[in-house]
Amino acid sequence: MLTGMFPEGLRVLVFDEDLQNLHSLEKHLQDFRYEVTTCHEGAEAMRLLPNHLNKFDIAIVEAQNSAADIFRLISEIASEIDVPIIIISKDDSVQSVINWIKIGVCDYLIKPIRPEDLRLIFKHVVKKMRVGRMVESEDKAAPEKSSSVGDSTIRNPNKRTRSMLIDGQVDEKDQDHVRDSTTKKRRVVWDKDLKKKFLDAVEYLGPEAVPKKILERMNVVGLTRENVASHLQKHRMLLNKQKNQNEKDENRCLLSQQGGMYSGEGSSKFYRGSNIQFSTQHISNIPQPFIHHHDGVSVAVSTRNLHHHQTSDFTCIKNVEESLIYNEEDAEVSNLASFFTQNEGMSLSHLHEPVMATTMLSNGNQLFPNQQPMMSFHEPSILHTHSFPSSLTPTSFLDQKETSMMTNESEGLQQWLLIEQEQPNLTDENRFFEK
DNA sequence: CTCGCAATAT
DNA sequence: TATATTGCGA
Repeated sequence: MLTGMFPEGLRVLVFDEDLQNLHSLEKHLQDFRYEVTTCHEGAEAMRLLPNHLNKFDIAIVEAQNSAADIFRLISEIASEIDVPIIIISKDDSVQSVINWIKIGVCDYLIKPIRPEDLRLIFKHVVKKMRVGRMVESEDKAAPEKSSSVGDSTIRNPNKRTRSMLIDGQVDEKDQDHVRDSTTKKRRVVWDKDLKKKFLDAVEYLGPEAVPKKILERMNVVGLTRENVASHLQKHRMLLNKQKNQNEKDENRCLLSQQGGMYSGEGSSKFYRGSNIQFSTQHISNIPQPFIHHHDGVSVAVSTRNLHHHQTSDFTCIKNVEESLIYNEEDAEVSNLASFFTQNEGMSLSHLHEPVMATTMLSNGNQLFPNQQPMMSFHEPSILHTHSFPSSLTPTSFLDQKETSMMTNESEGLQQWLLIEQEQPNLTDENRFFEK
C-alpha cells in the first residue's frame, strides 16, 4: 500500500468558501504532489464526499465559526464515511475543537495554516490503514506532536530542530523529503490581492498594526510573521518617503511665488481625508517650475486653490479637473505613441501636443502607496481616454485645462475620470509564491 | 517573546 | 528589484 512515492498522489478534497484561501490551500497541497479536488460551495462538498468514497483519501473542510449547517452536515456523514476529515477554522476555542472532534473529524487545524500542517495530513490516512495492520514505523512518520490540535496556535520555530535532534533516523529522511518539496523556502510574491489584504489589515488595525496582528488578520495560508514584518518594513519606508516628499513639496510650494503645488503619487496629504485617489498624467514640454521628479516619474500639478484637496470628494473631483500632470519619460512617450497610432489613428504629430490622461481611483478610504497610479499606456484602462477631447491645443498650460473643462460636462468628465486601475493579473500558479 | 530597524543576502 | 534573513536594542 505504501509505495515509495507515498504520500504523493494523496487524493484530497478541499472545501473553503473563500476562493482565495481555497486556491492557496490547493496550491500548497499540490506542492506536496497531492491530488487536489477543490470546491467552494458547502452543499457540493457534502455531496462529493459521501458519493465518492473511493475518490478521496482525505477531506479538508474550512468551517467558519458560525457554519452551523456545515457542522450538521459533517456530523451526519463523518461517522458514516471512511474518509478522514480535517477541519480548518480560525476558532481556537477548546469548545469548538471538542465539538468537531466529538462528531468524528480526525483533526482540527487552527488558522493560519502552515504548509507544514498540510504536508502532514497524510498521517491520518496512514493511521486509518494501521487499523487493520500494525505498522510500527509509521508511527514516527505520523507523530501526534506535530500539527494536530493546539499546534497551530503554539508556533515554536525550534520544534523541527528539536525533533530532529531527538530522532536522527526519521529526521534524516524527513529532512530530505522536506528539502525536496516542502520546506524549500518560497519567496512570497506580494501580488495585488496580498497587498490588498495587507493594507486592509493595516487599516483595520490602525496603530495596532504590528506584524503578528496583521498576519492574523490577513489569514493567509502559509504566510509567516517574518513575511509580514518584511513587507511592513518596506511599506513603512514607502510611507515615510512619501511623507518627506510631501513636506518638501509643501515647503517648495510655500516658497514659490507662483503658488503651484507639486504632487505625485507620494502626496499622501493630497489624498488623505478623501476616499478618492487619483493621479494624472500628461505628456508635454512644460516650464521647469511645474516639473517635479518623483520616483523616476516626472509630474507636475497645477492647482489654483491649494487647500481644498482634502475637504471632500467633490472638491477633490474639482481638483482633478484642474490637475495636470506631465510625464516626460521617453518610454512613456513611445508607449503613448504606439497606443494612439494603434487605437486612435492619430498622427504622431499629436505627440508634440499635450495629451492629458487622468485616472481617479476609488479605493476605499485609503492611500495605496504600492499601487501604481501612473498607469502604463498599454494597459486596457487607457482605453477610457477615448472620450477625452483630442482637440487640445498645445497652447498654454492653463489653456489646456480650460479646454478640458469646457469640453467635458461634469458627468462625462467623471465617467471619463473613473478608470478602474488594473494591474496585470498573476496566474494562479504565480499568485502567491514564486516557483 | 515581539517589534522595529538597518544591514546584508539571495 | 523585491523579498528574506539576521542581528541588536528596546
